[in-house]
Amino acid sequence: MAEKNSVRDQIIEAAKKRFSHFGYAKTTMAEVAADCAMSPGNLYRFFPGKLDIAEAIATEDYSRHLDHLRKLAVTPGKDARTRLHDLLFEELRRTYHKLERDPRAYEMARVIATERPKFANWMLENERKILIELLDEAERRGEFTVSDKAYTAEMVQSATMKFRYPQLWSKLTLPKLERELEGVMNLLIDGLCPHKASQEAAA
Amino acid sequence: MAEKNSVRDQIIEAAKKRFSHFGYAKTTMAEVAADCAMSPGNLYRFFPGKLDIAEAIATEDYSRHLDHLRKLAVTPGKDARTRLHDLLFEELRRTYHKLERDPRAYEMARVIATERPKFANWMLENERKILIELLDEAERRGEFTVSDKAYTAEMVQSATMKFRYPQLWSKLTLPKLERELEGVMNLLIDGLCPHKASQEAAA
DNA sequence: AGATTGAACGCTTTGTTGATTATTCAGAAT
DNA sequence: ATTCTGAATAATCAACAAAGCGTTCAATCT
Repeated sequence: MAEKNSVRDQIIEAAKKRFSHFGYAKTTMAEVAADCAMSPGNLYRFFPGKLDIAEAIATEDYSRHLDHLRKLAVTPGKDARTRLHDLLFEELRRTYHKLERDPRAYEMARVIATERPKFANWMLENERKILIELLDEAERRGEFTVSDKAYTAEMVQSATMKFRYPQLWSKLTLPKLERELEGVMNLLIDGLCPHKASQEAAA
Repeated sequence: MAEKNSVRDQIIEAAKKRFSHFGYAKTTMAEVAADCAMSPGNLYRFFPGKLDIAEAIATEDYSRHLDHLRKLAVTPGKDARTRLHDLLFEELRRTYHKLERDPRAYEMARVIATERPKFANWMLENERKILIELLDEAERRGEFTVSDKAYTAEMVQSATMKFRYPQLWSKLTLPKLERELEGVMNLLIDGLCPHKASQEAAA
């Protein structure tokens, strides 16, 4: 039992090295198996297929990111606007840098996104839960007014789609993306209609 | 002079038929030339290349659409919210139906978008001008509060990206897209913060 | 002289073949 | 019985040849 898990981890580690070094397409199951001192066939006792190894790696990495986001969403001493800002910006920056830094990550992201569409949905759902919590608390404190939180969270995600996989949808640089996200966020919070309190703290 | 233009139009007509019937890739310059009873080489006196014929067709079609949008944006007797609604929905519906109806349109859209990135920018700019006018008038009437209209228009476009080329970014059906656009639009107008007038007309 | 042609050029796409690779499974090893 | 192997299989990929096409331009026509 504990053995099984350690073998699984060993495979993940070996694959991670290969994938990040040579890319997903250029690493073969035989190579990963050899790194683990086992036959290629044996890999299939631990994973249904090659893609599932990639997915496991992505899941592991993403979980850490998600924890980070959760912390940002509940940081005490910051108002809802700031926390929403931090959340959306962290999301943008992490994806941008990850894809910018190494082309391998880009390749894996593309493969998983096209072959496992459910995975992207799962990520969106996770982040939506965080958003809902944030909205919920913000309303309790009277910072936001939100009737249906789940729905609103979905709409916030919809409006910020462009910043989720930045370089898949545009060739904009990070500063330009940040400027846009800033603007969209302010619009989402303040809206176009005239406000109760136009400015609370100006300095 | 008048002759030159009629030849140009003849080429466009012939190409339009071929493109919509067999697709852009499967149409050859020789065929278009033959349809116009001229040699392939002669086409190049009227267009720099094949892509430019496609672009001319797209421009013609898009101009009509743009006129329609302009009318929607200035329809008298409707408030700004309704006009913004009509504008964004018309944009979504026309693109959706166009790409849904025939796969040829999808092919041409993709080719032009990838080979002529400027074209997509030009479309965005045109629509932004309409948005700016709408915002401008809305502010004069006190319906919206917008300091920098050009910037705000850009942000509205950014937040509604997902609905601009619907089937390039998701596999959602039109009803689902409409539901989302409705939500995003309301969020953009009303914002998350508490409002001056919570509800003006409830029935 | 200006307009038009169509063969020639080089690039891209397509079709084909051979090799690689993910995956399976009958059997060996423990 | 369970764990593992590695040759067999079927699918995918890479390399190359051939064909097709967009584009050009020297020659022809008006």
